[in-house]
Amino acid sequence: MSPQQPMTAPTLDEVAVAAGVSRSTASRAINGGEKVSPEAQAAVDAAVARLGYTPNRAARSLVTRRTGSIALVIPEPDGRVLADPFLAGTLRGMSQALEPTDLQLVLLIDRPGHHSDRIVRYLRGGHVDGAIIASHHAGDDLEVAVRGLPAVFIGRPYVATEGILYVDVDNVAGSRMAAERLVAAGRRRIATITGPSDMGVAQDRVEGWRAALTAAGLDADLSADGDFTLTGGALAMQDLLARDPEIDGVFAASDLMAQGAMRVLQTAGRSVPRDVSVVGFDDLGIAASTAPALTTIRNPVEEMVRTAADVLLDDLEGRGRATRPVLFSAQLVERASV
Amino acid sequence: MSPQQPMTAPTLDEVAVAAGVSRSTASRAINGGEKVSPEAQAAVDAAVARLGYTPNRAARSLVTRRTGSIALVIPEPDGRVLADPFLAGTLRGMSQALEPTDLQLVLLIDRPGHHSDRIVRYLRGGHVDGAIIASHHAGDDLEVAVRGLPAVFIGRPYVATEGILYVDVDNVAGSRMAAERLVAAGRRRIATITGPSDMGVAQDRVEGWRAALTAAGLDADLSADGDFTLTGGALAMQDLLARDPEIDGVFAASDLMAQGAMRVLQTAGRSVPRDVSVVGFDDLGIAASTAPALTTIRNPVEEMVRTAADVLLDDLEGRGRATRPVLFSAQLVERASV
DNA sequence: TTGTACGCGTTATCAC
DNA sequence: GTGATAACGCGTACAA
Repeated sequence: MSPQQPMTAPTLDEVAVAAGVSRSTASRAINGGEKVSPEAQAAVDAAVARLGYTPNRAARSLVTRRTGSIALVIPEPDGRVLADPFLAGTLRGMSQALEPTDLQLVLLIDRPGHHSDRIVRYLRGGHVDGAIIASHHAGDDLEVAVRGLPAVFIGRPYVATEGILYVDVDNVAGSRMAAERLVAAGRRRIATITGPSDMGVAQDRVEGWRAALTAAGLDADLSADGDFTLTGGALAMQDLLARDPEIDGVFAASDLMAQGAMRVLQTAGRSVPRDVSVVGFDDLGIAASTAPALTTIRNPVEEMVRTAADVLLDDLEGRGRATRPVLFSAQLVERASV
Repeated sequence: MSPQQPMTAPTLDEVAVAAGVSRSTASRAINGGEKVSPEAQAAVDAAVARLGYTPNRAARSLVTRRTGSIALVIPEPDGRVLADPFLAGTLRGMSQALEPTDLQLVLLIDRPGHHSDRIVRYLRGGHVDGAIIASHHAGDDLEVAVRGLPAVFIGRPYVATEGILYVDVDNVAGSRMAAERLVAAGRRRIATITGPSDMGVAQDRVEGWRAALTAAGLDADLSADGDFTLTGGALAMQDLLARDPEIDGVFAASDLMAQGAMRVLQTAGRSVPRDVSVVGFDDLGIAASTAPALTTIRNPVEEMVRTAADVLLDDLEGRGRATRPVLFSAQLVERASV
């Protein structure tokens, strides 16, 4: 007879019996092994391996008063643009960061029109030990929702509430580099296509663009909202072109929008980069695959997410709580669109 | 004094006291309300609302012997192509399907080189009530892992084990339509770029292509593996072109690969669709945005995922278990690449 | 219809 | 270093 897999999962008691120790000792041996003799430890380890024991999360949670799971709040990707590199990178980073832990990842996807009520309730309902907020807009109540809950934002929150933790790329410096690159290329009429104005990240990227232009003595009046989507970028480019056909440089606050803008430019008979130079933001894959390939600012999403997770874990484990935001430096990636 | 939020979440006992009933009555009123008087029900409802009571999942799981969460197993997206529309669509569909439930979504992302050991262990460890497997390859042990666990595959499993449930698009019919469209366009030398040969979906798409060509009296010898990635598609196209420069039609088993193939064709001086017609598979966003826009076969990912979730939920709720695969019909989307 | 009592599997407290 | 024992919050027979 081959060893049958029992229908019911092995319990701590069974492990204890198999190891010839008490349940308490078995428990201690399994959790860190403090105050347990080498022999007992070995016996328990063997029993665990032989029985294929896995702690019952529910029972453990009940007594530790921790859920053993942390939330990842992400925005609903735009309905038309299913392929969202930022989302994919975020998931991947979180998954990696949590792998050594036995923490579960609870995905909270924000559906449009729901005012994120559901998410706020969930967060406040004590269902998770902590949260990572991957993107948030003004007025979505997320800062409030995480009050009293260990949380880290990815991307600067819209309002700079005291004590809110976040990791971000240095958007101001990055977009300044982008605009400076356009200036250095001899461009004089430089527009920007922005993200949603109710997002801190989008604000910062406008600011950097404006600073560079002002410093170069250029007008910083050509700005249009592109919503971080492909079609949004295209629409914004059309608008800009109508406002000033003499545009010779464009900084788009995301590569997706830059891609949409380039298409509109090319359709309008402008060659990139001969007539118009374009710089994007993100470098999450599509920048390398556009025609021409896009000069852009690298956004280290996965590193940011892993860092956010580490900060959160430190807080959870009581290893001390970070007190200030973490900023990753931006980096210009030269390609063919300037 | 405004009502202070107590540090500790309200318990069922407190609800019962507040409602003036016993804890069992409160419990019944909350879970479905069988055998409970209207007055008691109203009192409990009021108390729940006033106290902001949320059942403790851990305690509930402990006694119901259900974890209250289901797993979504997805493959690691290719390192270079972070933007995977299939992944995004899958997540979105699952999230929607689970929203009315109080089930949690546990994301199991397959990291390359791990032989999915971790995932198999997790699945067998009794941590979830059921599982949806979004993609799987031959030899990843996932069919074994879900033995005895309610599970639904998205996309036909590599080996057709008896009793394994799955939902899929009719890949054979779809790819046959794709190839027939190329034949109808007058193409005579028609190649295919396939997905990984260890995936059932990829096999089926080759089969449909072959069937259409054979029926038309054409050779079905030009096939190259593209791995479902952009660069994979490009490499495969180079290979095909080297094997036969006279190629005038290409069916790629995914839009991403079709995009890569089109680039290679254009670089090689072939105009699409004047010299070579191209048909893709998926229509998940990128097909509409390539140049020229891609004629393709629609892959109803979100519908499939929602269906898979519904099938799984039916099983979990004991509402009867589906006994056979669900096939969605394929649909040709005409654009400009043929 | 309502209430009482028990057990789910684990960790934590305390004597030993 | 070890082992009883008491919670943790909930669902549910079973008795009333």
